[in-house]
Amino acid sequence: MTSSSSEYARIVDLPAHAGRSVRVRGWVTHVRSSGKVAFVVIRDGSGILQVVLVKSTVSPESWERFGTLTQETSVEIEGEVRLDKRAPGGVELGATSLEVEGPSPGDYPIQPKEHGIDFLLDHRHLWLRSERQRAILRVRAEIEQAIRDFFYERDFTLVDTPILTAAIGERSGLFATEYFDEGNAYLAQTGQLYGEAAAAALGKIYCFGPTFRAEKSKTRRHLTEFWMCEPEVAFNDSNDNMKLQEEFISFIVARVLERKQKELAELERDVSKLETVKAPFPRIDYNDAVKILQSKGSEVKWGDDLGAEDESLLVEGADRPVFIFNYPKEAKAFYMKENPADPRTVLCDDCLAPEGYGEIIGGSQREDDYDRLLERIKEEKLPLDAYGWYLDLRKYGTFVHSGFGLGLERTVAWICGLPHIREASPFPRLMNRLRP
RNA sequence: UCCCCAGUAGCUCAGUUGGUUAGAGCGCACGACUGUUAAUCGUGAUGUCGUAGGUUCGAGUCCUACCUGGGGAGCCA
Repeated sequence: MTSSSSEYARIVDLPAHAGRSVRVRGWVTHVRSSGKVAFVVIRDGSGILQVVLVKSTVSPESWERFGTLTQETSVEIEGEVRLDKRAPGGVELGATSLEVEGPSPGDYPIQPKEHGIDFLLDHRHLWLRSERQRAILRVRAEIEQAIRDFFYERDFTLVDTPILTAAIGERSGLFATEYFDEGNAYLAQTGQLYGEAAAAALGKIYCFGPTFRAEKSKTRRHLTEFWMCEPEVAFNDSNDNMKLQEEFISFIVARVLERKQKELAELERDVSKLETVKAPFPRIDYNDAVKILQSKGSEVKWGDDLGAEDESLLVEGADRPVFIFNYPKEAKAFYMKENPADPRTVLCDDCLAPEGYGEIIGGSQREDDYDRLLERIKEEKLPLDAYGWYLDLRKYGTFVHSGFGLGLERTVAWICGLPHIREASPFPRLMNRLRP
């Protein structure tokens, strides 16, 4: 430790300290030397700083320590803050002393060059330190904050739903674990059913937390663990639901554009593709979607669910997300409300992001008729005893209600323009990847 | 579960119709250089060619199986 009286400063704050002596702590990202002048680039989480060491103006010990610096050595450097056009960012530190906090052996795996994805995921704990990954994490955090602010401003109550559940929810794969004398517990695939219970208590609620799908999916859109935000609103019908969704997404995008320009630039995101994301979004009835697809040469028939390729065709050329609504009953979950105008379909919507990112929201009005819901549970051969409490919500003062689930990582991937969802999560869980 | 592709140095990759001693760049080590921007220049070290069989005088190269990974389908957010 140096015994100087200089104050510690974060790199981001350095312009305000111009002309003064400060101490900065961080990790070495880069070292360059030209004999008697050396450059050390360090990162402290707030920014990146070029430090200049001149042999004649630092102690021999400091100069010698410079020679030991390798990528990711953690250091404490004291020096004078200077505004200099030659420095990246316009500010640099003229070092007067350099101390090594924690050495790094010089075999740091992640170099300033291209790596394969497998290698990077194996080193995810270190990959996070690179500039691009830091930008993604900051945008993700901003999106999460925007989600909370959006609902807080609209007087929704945050309700945390359980992660350990009995078999309930959707049909796709479940992660099971033993649970005392109760048989198997399953990791939650959705908080929605609990959200419906809470909506009858609080009117407007949302849950936001991790959710789990044991599907053996190997695509750029799937994780086995992901975060989902699920609002549920009493007395909202399907149209109200879509209106809430388009306002929600527009709010999130506007917030990121307002506060995370630097990160979007680092990610080389074409922000003109985000600036057009404003409510209202186009709405395409499923019947029309099938006709459009057939006219574009798709083999799709009425009654089929829409595949990834179909979704891309429908969103082709759109400058904002697109709703496809009222799908055939067979293609959707048991809890969705039958469409009174066409009982072959249910009142629901998928919100498809542009630029090929696909479904970021699935939403629906919920079946509020006790008998019809019971019938649907039986049709799907779901364990009736697990759904008794869910039917109670229709037994005691049933109510029109609707809600949706927004996939956080898919939203992050779209807004950041990422080629694969795994970069949208700090430690992504895939079917063949549980570590780091 | 199905379809396609790939495994060669720490990393990214090249390696001809099968041919004798296995290649480059980056990184790393040592050296030179007083303003570098992924600095530059010189010198040097580094390999179970995914695994196991097979064909052949000879296999990184051809064949079979397996393993691992990537992309896609399905499922969905």
